[in-house]
Amino acid sequence: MNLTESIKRPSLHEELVERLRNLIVEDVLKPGIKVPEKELCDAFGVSRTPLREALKVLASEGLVELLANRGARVTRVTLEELENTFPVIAMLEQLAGERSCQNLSDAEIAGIQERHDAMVKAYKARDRKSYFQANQDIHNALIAGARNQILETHHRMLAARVRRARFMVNVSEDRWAEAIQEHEQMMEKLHARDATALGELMKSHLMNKCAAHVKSMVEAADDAAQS
Amino acid sequence: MNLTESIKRPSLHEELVERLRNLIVEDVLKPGIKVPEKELCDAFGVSRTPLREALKVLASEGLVELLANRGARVTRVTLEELENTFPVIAMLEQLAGERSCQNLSDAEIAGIQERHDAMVKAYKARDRKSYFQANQDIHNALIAGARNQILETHHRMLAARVRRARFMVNVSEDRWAEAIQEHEQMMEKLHARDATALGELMKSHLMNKCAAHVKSMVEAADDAAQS
DNA sequence: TGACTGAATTATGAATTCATAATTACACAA
DNA sequence: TTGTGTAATTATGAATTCATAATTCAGTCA
Repeated sequence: MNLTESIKRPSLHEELVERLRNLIVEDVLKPGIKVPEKELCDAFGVSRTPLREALKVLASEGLVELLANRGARVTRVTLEELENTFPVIAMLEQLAGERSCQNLSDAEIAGIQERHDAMVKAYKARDRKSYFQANQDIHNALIAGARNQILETHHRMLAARVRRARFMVNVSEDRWAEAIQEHEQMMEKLHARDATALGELMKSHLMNKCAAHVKSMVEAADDAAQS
Repeated sequence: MNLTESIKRPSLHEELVERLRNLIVEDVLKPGIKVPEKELCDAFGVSRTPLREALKVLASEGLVELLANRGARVTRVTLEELENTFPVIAMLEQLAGERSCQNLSDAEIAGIQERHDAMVKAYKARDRKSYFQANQDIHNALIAGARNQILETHHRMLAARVRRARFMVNVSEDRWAEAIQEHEQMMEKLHARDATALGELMKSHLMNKCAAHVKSMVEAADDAAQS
């Protein structure tokens, strides 16, 4: 038991980074909008100092951009950003897949299988919200299985940027079915503890997801141009 | 040409992040030492506000750790950190190698060859400083060749953490020769524009470097325990 | 002498203040 | 009406101030 943990009271700025990050990732703070410090201060009931510290950290993560003397704005999720971010995440997940095969206990794998079953169930019920949550749980568990704090931190930063894209895209029915297939294969290799195969699968799974997102965004842009 | 760039005057906290990061990476601010805000403020001639903002950012990059109500300290480079960081960098460099083969112009490749020749020359002269600089230039050029800002940013963050380790290790003569060999092969594949091969080579090059560092650190620890 | 207590000092977390850059509002001219 | 220039307002960057937690150090007592 870690005794220091129980006393730990996160500082204001840490708390703010956490909450602001969630607001951005959950699309409450919309991309492109200015983030007036005053409003946020009032909303959170803190002074500008810790809030600005938090904004600096979020800027270094790429969730907001700081314009000199003109405050912060939530960064837009651009096509270019998606095309750049997904391949990097794909490499990290490949590594995670390899290591997870070596590190995860049978019990942990059983837990992931459980989430996988829940995900398939949500897919059949077309319950996007539950599906998304289960999917995220699975990926996070496989990342955690690498037992690598650095990998985990950077994956979280990158995933946060990309996760926002789900509010912009309409993944096709076909791609959804395909993703389920890919996850089935991943579970197979995980049970077989085939590290190389799972790594490759996770990498290509992410690259396919990237292609689907890009396709969907391009189509959305075309539609917008047409109207 | 980007017109906004020319006007850009970095804010104090950006400047401070940059300078502090350099001080840490260059081992001027030694791992483990406390970093009293007052001293740094006096040294840089700024008030505590921008300095603390900079520390928050550096903490999110893992170069310093913030202890509640007890200030910041430069993080130690641990064996575990190296073993976690190198594989992640290796994955990023694999991706960079693949993409660089596709993206770099002949002129850019010629420029890298030039740095490579300089590196070999420095190796033969046993000029560690020049060798290190040329080596870093080559890796940075190959990362830049991926034309991926996300990849570049995360690579820079990870490389900063690991770069500090060079002050702790004494790489063996054998490993040094081996590293040169690996770089020769990399150049070969780069000229041939064999993306997959260069990616694999860069990945294994990094993993070998990791093994060498770990070996050296373990030996250093053993020596310390003996005396 | 050495360990403990508690006041004094110091350093940090956060709020406030100040200076300045950016934005807005508005008057006036074309 | 539209555009331009200037004053007023607002928001930000940075310094300063304030409150509190941590540390230091002196003094006491065993």
